[in-house]
Amino acid sequence: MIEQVKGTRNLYGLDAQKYLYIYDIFLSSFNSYGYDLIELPTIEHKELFNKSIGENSEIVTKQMYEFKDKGNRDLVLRPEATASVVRFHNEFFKNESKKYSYFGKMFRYENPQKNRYREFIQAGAEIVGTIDKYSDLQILKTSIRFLSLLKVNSKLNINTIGTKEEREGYIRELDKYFFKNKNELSKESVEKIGKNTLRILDSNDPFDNQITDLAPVIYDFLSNETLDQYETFKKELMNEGIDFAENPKLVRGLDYYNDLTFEFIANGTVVGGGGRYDGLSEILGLGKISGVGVAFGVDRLINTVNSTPHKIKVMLIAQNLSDLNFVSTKLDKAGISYLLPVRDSKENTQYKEAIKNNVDYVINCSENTIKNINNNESMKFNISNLRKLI
RNA sequence: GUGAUCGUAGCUCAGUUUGGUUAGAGCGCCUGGUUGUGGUCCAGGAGGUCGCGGGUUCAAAUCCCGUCGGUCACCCCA
Repeated sequence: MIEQVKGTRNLYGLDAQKYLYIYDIFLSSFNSYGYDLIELPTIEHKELFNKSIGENSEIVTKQMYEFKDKGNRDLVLRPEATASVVRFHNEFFKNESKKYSYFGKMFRYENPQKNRYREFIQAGAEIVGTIDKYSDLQILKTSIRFLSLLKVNSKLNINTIGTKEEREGYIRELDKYFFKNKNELSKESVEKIGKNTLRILDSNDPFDNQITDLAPVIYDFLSNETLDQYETFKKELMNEGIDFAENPKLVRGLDYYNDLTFEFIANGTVVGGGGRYDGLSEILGLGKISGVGVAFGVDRLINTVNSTPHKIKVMLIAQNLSDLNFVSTKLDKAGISYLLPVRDSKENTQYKEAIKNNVDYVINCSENTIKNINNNESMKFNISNLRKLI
């Protein structure tokens, strides 16, 4: 037997219905509000992510699907899409400010578990160009609308990680502090000192947390300007009636963020996150262009949302194919959807198939009747009778 | 990258501890009949490289090793 590739997913049945439901609501939340949908390539130059996500991040060092193509190019299956959006924007709209949305497969080579797959779907939105705090607010407001249309109960966590320079000063102090306390830290956290220091802060280890709780707080290393902007932003959120929690230890995994970072948490898992990335374009050598964005884990949303699958209410049955075709053509013209038996089986088998498929009405094309399967009432078949029923 | 656990029919599983006839059950599926208050009932039938590959043995679904895949957790992250 040929098994499926590790960490991949077959979305079928209710999961497939949820996928469509989420995709629909995503389009109407973002694309319909000026975040133009962009279908980006799945393969990119490795360099794009080495530079943007950060050479030291685990995504780059361990988790990318890398290969050389026949032209000897170093390519990867994209592990995320923000860098691609910025690449696109710089190539075609360098001097403009634009909003984008995307919905597609991403790839990270890591061991699968609940809500974590090697091939996974992200839905995201970005505002790129000359932007300000209002852009940040827009992204959050639109995200919240999206999640509430999906009826996902989520909690918004926010933080600011300041400018690159401010953060570097903070990291230096943090390194000193963690080095001093390294005997109390888990070995995973000790390995991150000096390399990925910020991520020690969101360790789940309870002993680590005793140390991180007393660690220097980022706010003490930020300039008044940064802090003022952050306070103003928080006031705006409150004015908008947006419920949020502040989490000074929320740092995010990607190197390119600055100032605002945020996450949406539902049922204990992060279903979406994002932040401001004013440095990303420069890191890529593309000039100074700002951006803010959000990405949602569609697989995680699929595992969270409740949606009722599209129900097909009518099934046609008949003792011969010409009866079946005659009626199905009529329904096609009327724009009414229906099920057909999978093959030309005997009538009772078809009737059982209708019951199994959970339809409400069976049209017996040979008898010209509509039967309500729930109460067994029959009536003459014609389009206007059918329309009254469905 | 690390650890735990699982893999037998389309599905859910029994059988593995203690190796031993042609590997079973329920549901589903197919055929015929019955049933028009059509979902019932009756009879028959198809369907299994026991995840895969090695090894031990007279003999392996069962023991050993490896590998692939599922689930969950760590790491990491959406």
